Amino acid sequence: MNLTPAEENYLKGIYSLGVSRNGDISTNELAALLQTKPASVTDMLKKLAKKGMITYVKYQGVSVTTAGKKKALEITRRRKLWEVFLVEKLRLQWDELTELSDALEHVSSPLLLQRLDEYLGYPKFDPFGDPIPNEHGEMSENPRVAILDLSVEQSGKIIGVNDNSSSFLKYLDKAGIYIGAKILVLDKVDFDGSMELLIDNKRRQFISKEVAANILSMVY
Amino acid sequence: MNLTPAEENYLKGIYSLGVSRNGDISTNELAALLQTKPASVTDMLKKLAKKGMITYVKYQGVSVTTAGKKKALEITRRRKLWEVFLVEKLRLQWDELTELSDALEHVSSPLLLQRLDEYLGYPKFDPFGDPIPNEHGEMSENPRVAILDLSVEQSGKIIGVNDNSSSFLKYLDKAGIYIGAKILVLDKVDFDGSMELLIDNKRRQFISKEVAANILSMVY
DNA sequence: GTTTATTTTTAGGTATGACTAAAATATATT
DNA sequence: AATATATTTTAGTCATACCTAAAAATAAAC
Ligand SMILES: [Mn+2]
Ligand SMILES: [Mn+2]
Ligand SMILES: [Mn+2]
Ligand SMILES: [Mn+2]
Repeated sequence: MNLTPAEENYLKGIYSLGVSRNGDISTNELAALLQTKPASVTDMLKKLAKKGMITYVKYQGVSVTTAGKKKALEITRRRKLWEVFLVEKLRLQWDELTELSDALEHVSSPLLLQRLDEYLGYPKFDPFGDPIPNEHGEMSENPRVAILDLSVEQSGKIIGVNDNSSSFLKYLDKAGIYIGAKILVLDKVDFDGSMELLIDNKRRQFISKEVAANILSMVY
Repeated sequence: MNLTPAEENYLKGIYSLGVSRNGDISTNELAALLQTKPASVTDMLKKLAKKGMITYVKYQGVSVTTAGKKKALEITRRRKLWEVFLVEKLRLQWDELTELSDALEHVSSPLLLQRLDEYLGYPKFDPFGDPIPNEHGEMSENPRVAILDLSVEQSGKIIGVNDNSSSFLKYLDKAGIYIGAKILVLDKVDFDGSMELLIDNKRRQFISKEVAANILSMVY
């Protein structure tokens, strides 16, 4: 069954709310996530149910079917592969991705996806460190770890932050730390938990324990 | 003024029909090109006229305004840059492009376009040998030439054909001649106009005068 | 210059995907 | 258990982008 871009957006939302939860998804939750009104959500739930993508009983919430989960993973795969392309090849930044991948995730051609995957070297994680489903919907474990937990001599790639405040992001910018940067732990100070990093094989940077706890990385 | 994807498709159609013609474009022509009905075209012409993209007088045909031309060239630029990406980077073939570029041409972000252009090495021609407008809408001259007109020792890239019959395309396939192939003219026979080519620096291939007249190339 | 044929427009309708306001249902509170 | 509150659905509307059928305008034939 083929879905419109709007239907894909809703299905993706239902799936993503569902993964970290036992029970069903509520209409209001979905409306908040998708920035629409509850009445619009109800309309769409009927369509998705008719297409066999979700299980929906009036007033009782919603969850994805097996077919819906498969489709949601496919959309997610498309999105994340484009995100890898945008970051790795076009050098776009974290905050420049959302709008573009919201559009590109709906460009669906099996051949294109297969070639893009090959071209990118079959990446297993998106630029945020989240796993990319393969053609069968299978994903690797997420090795995301705060750099505070890295040992001396370990290296990794910056994939995200726990703190999105502009003061923190501004500090990171000043310190030369950005999404995608390669880091190597040169030293850890027992006394205060501070660390010395080597960024992109050239810049040395000291960071406090507080900062290190708020930067996430993928270990190589 | 911002356009919807449908409006962009119509504008592109009006512009492309207009370039190789003095007079105005007719409703029926556009309907045929866009595979819609004349009544739908009329609806859209009103919208595009209101948005200042075209000059439209009832029953009198339509032409693009200065603003419309600028927008049409921008859409064309987006499309052709994506086409270069699909062919050069993802190795898609001629006939696999249309559907994808029809969708990708509407993904419009100045930053994305700028980065894509840079990433592709600021290409001046699309995979078919047609010029790509730059950010200002300016284009290079099209150096498309039948390989029959190449001299011995000249080399170029195959960019199209004059004959789309399946018998011809089948022959080309058998002869190892495809869109994007690099060719070098090894010999030309005065007697019958036949040629010997070197394809991709490895394969030697004889072709008749008739075949050579129907293959288009870009000279390096 | 009428008549005929073709082109183009209008009128009115459908499907999608939004919305507001009101009704229905479910959940909390006392 | 009754009432109040919050959630969800329905009813009805709107814009976009299509469509068919009929009317209007233009172009071609006689
Ligand atoms: Mn989307
Ligand atoms: Mn298009
Ligand atoms: Mn109408
Ligand atoms: Mn309704």
